[in-house]
Amino acid sequence: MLSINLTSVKLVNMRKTKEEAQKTKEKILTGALDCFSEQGYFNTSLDEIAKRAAVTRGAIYWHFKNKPEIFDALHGLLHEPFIQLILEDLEHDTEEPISQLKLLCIKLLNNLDENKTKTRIMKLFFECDYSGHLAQFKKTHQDKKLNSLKLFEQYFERAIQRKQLNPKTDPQILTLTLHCFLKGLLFEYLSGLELINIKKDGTKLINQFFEGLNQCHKAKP
Amino acid sequence: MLSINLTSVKLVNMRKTKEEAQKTKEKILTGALDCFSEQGYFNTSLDEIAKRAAVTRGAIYWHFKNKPEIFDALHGLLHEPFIQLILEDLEHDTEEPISQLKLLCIKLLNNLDENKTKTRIMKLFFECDYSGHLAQFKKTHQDKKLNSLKLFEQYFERAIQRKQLNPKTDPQILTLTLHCFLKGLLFEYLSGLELINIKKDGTKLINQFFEGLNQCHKAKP
DNA sequence: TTGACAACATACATCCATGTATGTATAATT
DNA sequence: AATTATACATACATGGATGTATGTTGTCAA
Repeated sequence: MLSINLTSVKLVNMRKTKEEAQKTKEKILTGALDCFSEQGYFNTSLDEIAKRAAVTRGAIYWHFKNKPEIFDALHGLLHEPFIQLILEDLEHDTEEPISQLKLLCIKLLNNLDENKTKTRIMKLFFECDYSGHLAQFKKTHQDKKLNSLKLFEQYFERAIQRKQLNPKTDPQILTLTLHCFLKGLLFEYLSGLELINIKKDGTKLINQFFEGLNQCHKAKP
Repeated sequence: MLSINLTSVKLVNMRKTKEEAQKTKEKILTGALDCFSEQGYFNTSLDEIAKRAAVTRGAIYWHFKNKPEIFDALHGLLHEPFIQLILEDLEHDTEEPISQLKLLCIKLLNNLDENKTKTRIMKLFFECDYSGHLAQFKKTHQDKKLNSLKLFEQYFERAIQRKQLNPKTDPQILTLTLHCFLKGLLFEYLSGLELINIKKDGTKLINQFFEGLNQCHKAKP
């Protein structure tokens, strides 16, 4: 005669406290980031995320509407502290805004390099294509990016006020040039190729950019 | 009694000549590019590509092994003429290699801006994440990129030979700096934001980069 | 203390994309 | 002229992902 020991049946389905719920939400986010980093956004199913976070898809659908919402949540995790760092730096009004900006750039790079989670999130947003279900976030995320651009512009405006810039130079073009350089630098750094080592070359590259190439001609005999 | 007029049955299934087959292959590629540009690589099915190219999935599976192979074929279409342009330019050994390089950059940008197909293919490869089934091409495509980087380096080496560069400057860092800037510039240009207008600002941005930011300090009273 | 609801787990239905197998008519080959 | 391989179209089988509906249990508020 078969007997089943009912006490051995796992009762997995018990409600968690608010704090525990918050923890599972975070577990889902880090699990999602793990998956996205390894296989890309479009190649990970909600089931894989669930397994990585040691929950079920039910938990995911409880905390998030769908996969795109997880994507957006990760974006917020990266962008807000980033903006904060620039805003704090802008509070100091030094005598040489451009040198200050140079130091900020180096600081931002090192800050990114030291935080693996930030690196992975940023990599995610550099590589993803905002198409299909992600299209809804394209504009929002780009607007946020534009805001950080506007922040950089303030350094150049201060430099103009202090007459440290040639009046001919266009601050908009300056900001764009810097933005393009930083973007490309990050893109290359995040690409997975070991082409750029921030610890080793980060400062050199920033310095080289701020010095420009024409400078070199001065070495002519 | 039912009668079927057999003469009215479309005989769609007729073999094409070699040239016609080549044309359908091209139709598939342009159809795929259309779809990828609009909805992204991962969000387009082979069926959508087939419809866009006015063929069936059968035709696609005849000409290509699968979707990743289409992706790779598009890459070849962009990269080869690009390399060719640089190689041709390198054949001219002018007296000011850095100015020559500057002009080449401007030329490359304008060349890209004038060819919508090239723009769309490049956009595709900037935005895609080489994960999942595309992982197999990551290394190959990156190696090709590294080769073009090596080509840029030659301009700086020539400048060194002509003693037009400060001996302190590291040509590797120079190449990397330029590469990062161009990459970021293209990235921003291709991002879909109208932040960068090549016709209007392309030359300005390149010039600004080659002049550098430190130059501006010379305007101090 | 007792509903009511939160926080999930489980089960189910549906759809869609992929790959392959098969059919077929014509161009190329002999 | 007969044969064969090409250049597809069509049909089928499969799996996997999504979303939703429903079940379960503990928590918290009244």
